[in-house]
Amino acid sequence: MSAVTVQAKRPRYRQVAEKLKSAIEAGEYPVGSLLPTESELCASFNISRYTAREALRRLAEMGLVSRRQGAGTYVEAQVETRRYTQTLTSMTDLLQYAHDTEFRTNAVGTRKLGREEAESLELPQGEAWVTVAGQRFRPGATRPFCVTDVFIPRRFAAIQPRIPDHDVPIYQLLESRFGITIVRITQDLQATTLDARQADRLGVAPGDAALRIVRRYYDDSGEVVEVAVSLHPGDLFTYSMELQSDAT
Amino acid sequence: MSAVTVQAKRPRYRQVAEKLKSAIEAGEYPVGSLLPTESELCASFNISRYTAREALRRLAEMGLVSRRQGAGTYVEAQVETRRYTQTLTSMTDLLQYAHDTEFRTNAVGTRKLGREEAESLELPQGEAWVTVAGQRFRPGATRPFCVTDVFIPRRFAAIQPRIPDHDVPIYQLLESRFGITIVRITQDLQATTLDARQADRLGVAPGDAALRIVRRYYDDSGEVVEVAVSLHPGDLFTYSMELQSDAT
DNA sequence: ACGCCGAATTTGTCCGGACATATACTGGCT
DNA sequence: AGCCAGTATATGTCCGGACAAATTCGGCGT
Repeated sequence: MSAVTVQAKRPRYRQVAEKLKSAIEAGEYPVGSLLPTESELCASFNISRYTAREALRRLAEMGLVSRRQGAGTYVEAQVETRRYTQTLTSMTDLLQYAHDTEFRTNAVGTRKLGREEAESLELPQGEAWVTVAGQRFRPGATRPFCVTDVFIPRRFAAIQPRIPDHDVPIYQLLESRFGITIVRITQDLQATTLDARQADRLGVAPGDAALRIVRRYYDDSGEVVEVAVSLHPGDLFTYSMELQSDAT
Repeated sequence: MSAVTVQAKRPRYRQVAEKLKSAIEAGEYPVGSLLPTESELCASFNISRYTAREALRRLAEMGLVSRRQGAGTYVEAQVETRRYTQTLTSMTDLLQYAHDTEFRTNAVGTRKLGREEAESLELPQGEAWVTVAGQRFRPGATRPFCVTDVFIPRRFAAIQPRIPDHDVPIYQLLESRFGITIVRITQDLQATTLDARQADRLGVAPGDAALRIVRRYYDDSGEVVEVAVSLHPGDLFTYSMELQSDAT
């Protein structure tokens, strides 16, 4: 006789978690509603509070529920979204620059943005910004593989002296200098055709294709801390990323 | 008098976790070595096993240690790497296509790859691949914002009839039809100049800039399951991504 | 109608104990 | 020397209880 079900023996808290997950997926607990309390789960499943909590912890890790002390367990999603996460081990992973590239600062200053410039960056045009223009070289190369324009809010103007020949990304300078933490970064990648001025800075012919990357860095209050615009010649640069699905 | 340190009162298990974290960072427990056992921690910190386990759980979540039943707690890393993760809620986040775009299949077939083609995709050139060529349109648009070439290993040839007018990504077709799971995806983005044939398929002028995206999908055994090459006209397409730092 | 206060509720933290299961080690046998 | 079984050890699972802290909500007073 032994087991009625052939299922491999799983821990009790996993079984409970799976039952709850099924119930959520079946719509028994709609998104936004409250799951049974821990003591209710203890009673209905005949388990200890430890087991109930461990089951709920699993659901929370899956992103299906969130828990709030004093309030209860809220259903956050009906189905577990498979999440592919890009893990950036080193900061340079984001920028895709090797450590041994050389940055040459061409200009540092403060100025108000022109209308066209402000619009293309989706920034307020009235304000003054600290601006940095530079080129980045691979070791031994004669033409740059990247030209960059960086815009920093004026309240960080004190950073300017440390900009030339910085060897860490500027946003890290801001983090250490002003004690802020970048919690969110957005990147927009687009192919564009180079005009004469841009081509000259890159040392290529006008009309060539280039990859334009606009990066925006936000701190924990949601404020923009830095905007960086990079132009890469099409034949010299590839942006590679790797996404890993979260094993569950 | 009250508190000697002004620190906000943190749970005991957090304090223990921080002490252990500092010790790891200080090199007291090198990478690869074993952390004290739970009962040792209970004794030295004068805490219960629950508190010790909760502290170790935190360290494991940070990626600093891994735990193996019967063996112990291994140190995995000396410093916590700040991880910026890109979370893809919907699958279309990856492809950046709205749901209401229309895909037109131009050709489906099986053929061996030419040398040049194989090299640019870094695929073995001898083998035969199922190939799909198509265009993608935004609703109401007359010229496509994307042309795509897809390469699928021949063992999945049975998928071919379901390719035309598919409304989910091809890799999802493969997942459901063959019971595989995509666990890893790589993307390479590069700016390129369109030749005559490509420009014709996109309905733009030759020499225009375009964003070329090569996506590779891998299953859990590490095998390539699909390779997709997309070309987007520079003025019609922006690849946007958002990275969030893991709150700790 | 509005705000404040306290009670009830719910999750968070912490303890002690117990047994299960995976792993490592030791010693004896071949 | 090499294999195998037994034993010690470590983490995993599970229980019961207790108090703390956050939230909710009703009732009270103004």
